Amino acid sequence: MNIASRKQREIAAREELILDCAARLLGEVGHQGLSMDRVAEAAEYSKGTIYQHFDCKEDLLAGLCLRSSRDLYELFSRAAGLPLSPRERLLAIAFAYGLFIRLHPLEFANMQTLKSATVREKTSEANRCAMQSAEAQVLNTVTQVVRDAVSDGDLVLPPGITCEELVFCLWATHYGAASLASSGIPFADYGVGNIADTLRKYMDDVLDGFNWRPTSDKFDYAATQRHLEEHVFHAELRRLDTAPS
Amino acid sequence: MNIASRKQREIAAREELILDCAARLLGEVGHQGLSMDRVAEAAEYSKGTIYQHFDCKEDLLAGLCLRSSRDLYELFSRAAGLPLSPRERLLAIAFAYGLFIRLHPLEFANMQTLKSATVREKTSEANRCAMQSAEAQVLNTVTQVVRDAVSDGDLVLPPGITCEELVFCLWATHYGAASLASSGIPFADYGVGNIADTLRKYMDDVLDGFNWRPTSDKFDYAATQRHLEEHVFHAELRRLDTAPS
DNA sequence: GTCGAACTTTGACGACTTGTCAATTTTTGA
DNA sequence: TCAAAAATTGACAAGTCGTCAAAGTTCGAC
Repeated sequence: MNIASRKQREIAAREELILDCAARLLGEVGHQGLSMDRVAEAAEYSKGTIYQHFDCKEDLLAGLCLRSSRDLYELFSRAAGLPLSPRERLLAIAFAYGLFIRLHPLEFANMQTLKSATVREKTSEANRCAMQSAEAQVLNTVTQVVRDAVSDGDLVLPPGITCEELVFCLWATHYGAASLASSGIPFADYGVGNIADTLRKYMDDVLDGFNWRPTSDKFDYAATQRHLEEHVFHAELRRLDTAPS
Repeated sequence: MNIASRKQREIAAREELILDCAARLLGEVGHQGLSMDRVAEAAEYSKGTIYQHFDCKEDLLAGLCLRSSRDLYELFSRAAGLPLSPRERLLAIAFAYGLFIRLHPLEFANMQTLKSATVREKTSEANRCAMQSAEAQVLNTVTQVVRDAVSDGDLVLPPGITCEELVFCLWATHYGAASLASSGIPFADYGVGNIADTLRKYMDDVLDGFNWRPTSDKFDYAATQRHLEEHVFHAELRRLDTAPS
C-alpha cells in the first residue's frame, strides 16, 4: 500500500514540524510559557491535531528530549570514535557533555524535567521506550570506552565494581554537577569558581586514583583538552561564542 | 510593643501550620495535585490568607524546601559530630544523605524541583536567602570534615583542588546518583542493580584513590557502615521499614 | 465522474489553575 | 464606645490542559 506509507511520512514530517515549533517556543517563552495552545498556533494546526501526535504535554516534551538524546549521541559518538587512547576518549566524552549542555541549555533543562518520575510516567509508552533506548545508546557509547581501557590493560577495575557501575557513577558526577551548576545556587560565594574546570581537575584525580593509564603525571591531558577545543569541537565552540544567549 | 511580637508569633505559627498541611497534601495527592486551593482548604484559611504568607506557589514550595534543608542539616550534624575519624564521618554523612532521601522522597523531589532555575527565580527574596544560608550550613558541615582530614594529615589534597571544590564534586556525585535513581530509568536492565551499594563502593575507591587515610585496605569501613545502621541511625532505619510508603 | 464510508481536523467547552482585589469582618488604641 | 487600621474572605479574571461533537477531507468501489 503506497498511500499508507506516504501518510506515515506526512505524519512524521508534521511531528518534526511540531517539535521544531516547540523547540523554538521553548527558547522564546521558556518552559513555563510553553502551552499547547501556543504550540498549536506556532505550528499552524489546531490543538486537536497536536493532541493526535502527542498524548499530553509531557509527551511532547518527551519528544523534544528524544531529539536531544540523539544529538547527544552524535556528539558522544564523535568523541568515542577519535583515534586516541581510551582515557583521552573518556575526556573527550566529558568535554562533549559539557559542550552539549552549554549549546542546548533549555533542552538539557527539559531532559532534567523528564527525569522527574512524576513527569516521565505521564509520557506515552512508545515515547518512553524510545527514550530508554536512546539513553541506553548514549550510555553504551561510554561503557564501550571503559571496556576498551580494560581490555587494553590501561585500567584494572577494583574488585566488586563493573564497567557499567563505574559509568553510572561518572554519569552521576557529571549530571549532578551540571544540575547544580544550572540551579542558580551561588557556588562562587562558597569557593567554587569555575565548575567545568573544577570537575575536569577532579576527574583527572579520580581516574589517576583508579590508576587508569596513562596517569596524568605521565601524559599531558591538558594538551588533549586543547586539541579538543581547537580542532575536534572547534565549530561548536565558535557557535557558543557567536550566540552566547 | 507586646502586641507586635505576639502577632509575629501567630504569623510564624500559622506559617508552620500551612507548611504542615502542604507537606501532608504532598504525600496524599502528590506534587501535581498540590494546589493552593487545596492547601487553603486543608489549613482552614482562605486562599487570600495563604497568599499573605507566600508570594506564589513556588514560594510555598521553597518554604517546604527550607524545612527539608534544616532536617538534612540535623542529620548531617549528627553524622559529622560522631567520635570517629574524618573519613568515617564522611561515610556517615553520605549514609545520612541516602537515609534522608529514602525517608523523605517527596521532600527530596521538591528540593530537586527548586534547583531548576526557572522555579527558584520566582521565589521571594527572603525565602531565597534563607534557602541559601541553609544550604551553606549543610555544605559547611561537610567541608569541615574534609578540613579536619587535611589538618589531621589523613588527606593531602592534590594540587589545584580545594576542600570546597572536592566537597562540591562529592555532592554532585551523590546528588546526581540520587536524581538518576529516582528518575525511573531502569538501571537494573543496564547492569546497575543496587545504586546505594554501587555508590558506596565507588566512593571507597575514589577516596582510596585520593589516598585518604586510613585507606580501605587498612580499615574496615563496612564495619563503620554496620555501626551506623545498627546504632547511630537505627531509629530512622526502623521508621523506613515500618512505613515503606 | 459520483458517492458513501472512513478518516482528519477543528475550536468551543468543561474542569482546574494561579493570583487579585473590593467588600466584609476583626482588631486596635484613643 | 467607636472610628481608623489591619486582616480575611471568596468571587473573579486570565490562562491552563485535554475532550469531543461537528465540519471537512480523502479514499476506493462502481
